[in-house]
Amino acid sequence: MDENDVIAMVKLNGGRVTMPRRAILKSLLNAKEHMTAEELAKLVREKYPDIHISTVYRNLEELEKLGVVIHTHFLHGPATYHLESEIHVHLVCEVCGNVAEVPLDSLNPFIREIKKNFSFSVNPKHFALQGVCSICAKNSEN
Amino acid sequence: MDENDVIAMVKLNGGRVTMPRRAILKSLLNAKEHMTAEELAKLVREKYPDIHISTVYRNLEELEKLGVVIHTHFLHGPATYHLESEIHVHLVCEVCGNVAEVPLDSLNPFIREIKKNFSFSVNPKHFALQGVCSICAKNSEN
DNA sequence: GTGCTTGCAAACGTTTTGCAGACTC
DNA sequence: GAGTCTGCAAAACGTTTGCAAGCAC
Repeated sequence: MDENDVIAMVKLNGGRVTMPRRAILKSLLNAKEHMTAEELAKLVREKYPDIHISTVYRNLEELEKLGVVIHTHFLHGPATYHLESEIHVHLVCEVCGNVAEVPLDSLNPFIREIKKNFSFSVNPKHFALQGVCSICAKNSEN
Repeated sequence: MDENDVIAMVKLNGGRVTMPRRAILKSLLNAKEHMTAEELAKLVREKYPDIHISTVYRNLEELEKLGVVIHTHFLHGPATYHLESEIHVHLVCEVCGNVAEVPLDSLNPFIREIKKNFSFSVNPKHFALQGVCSICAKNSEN
């Protein structure tokens, strides 16, 4: 999925191709890491200082509807956005805040187990799984 | 854990026993369900209309420090509070919003699996596990 | 009387919205 | 020219904070 694919989807959806939209999309596709709306806005503004945070939010919302990006909440604070194509589950440490990414597939046994026992299909896209990472677990042993 | 136990803990911690504190605690202990701060404030105000939402937040914060209550975030919207003694994991359906509670222990196999594979101790206290419940899964089969 | 607690108002950080003008098609 | 998109300002939302007065101990 590259820029032109997404632009095509936007058009198909009745959307216009504007400079802010292109700039936001470009930044999003280039910077692979998850980013908050504010961080993305900052990045976009390096080239186009007038692009407003509300425009960033509106474009992210549209891209989310189109299935291009997805947002995830870590512990507290702002949502982070990343490409849907790189979907994965986030393990966020509630002690140090570190975020690990694991492929959704690797959780399949867990997911199956919960489905079997509770008829519930876990799909932790929008919220990270919180817990304690190994480093912090070791540090707190004392 | 009843009202007097908690009051004793508060005192031990250097806290005072005030009317708002008692009222908030009573409402919290009586209404077993998880509640948002706003809902709790509303309940408390039925008897004591002047108790302010900020007092509710401050008391919830203190009770959380004492290990009496715990807060959990569902999909979006305000945090919900419930008694720590009834700790459980929340499975929240992202379609209908329904919240199921399952004992933490029942997730042990899942938790062990993640620990083994990622050296990460999942502890989904503060954020619900999101997914799709069986009813909504059935409805979307069409 | 010390110092914790309260109500109030105001601020906070993140996100959404109403609007008038500007733009794409 | 119809209808989408933008920047701006303001509002919304849930939550936190500073403060002066009030109360528990």
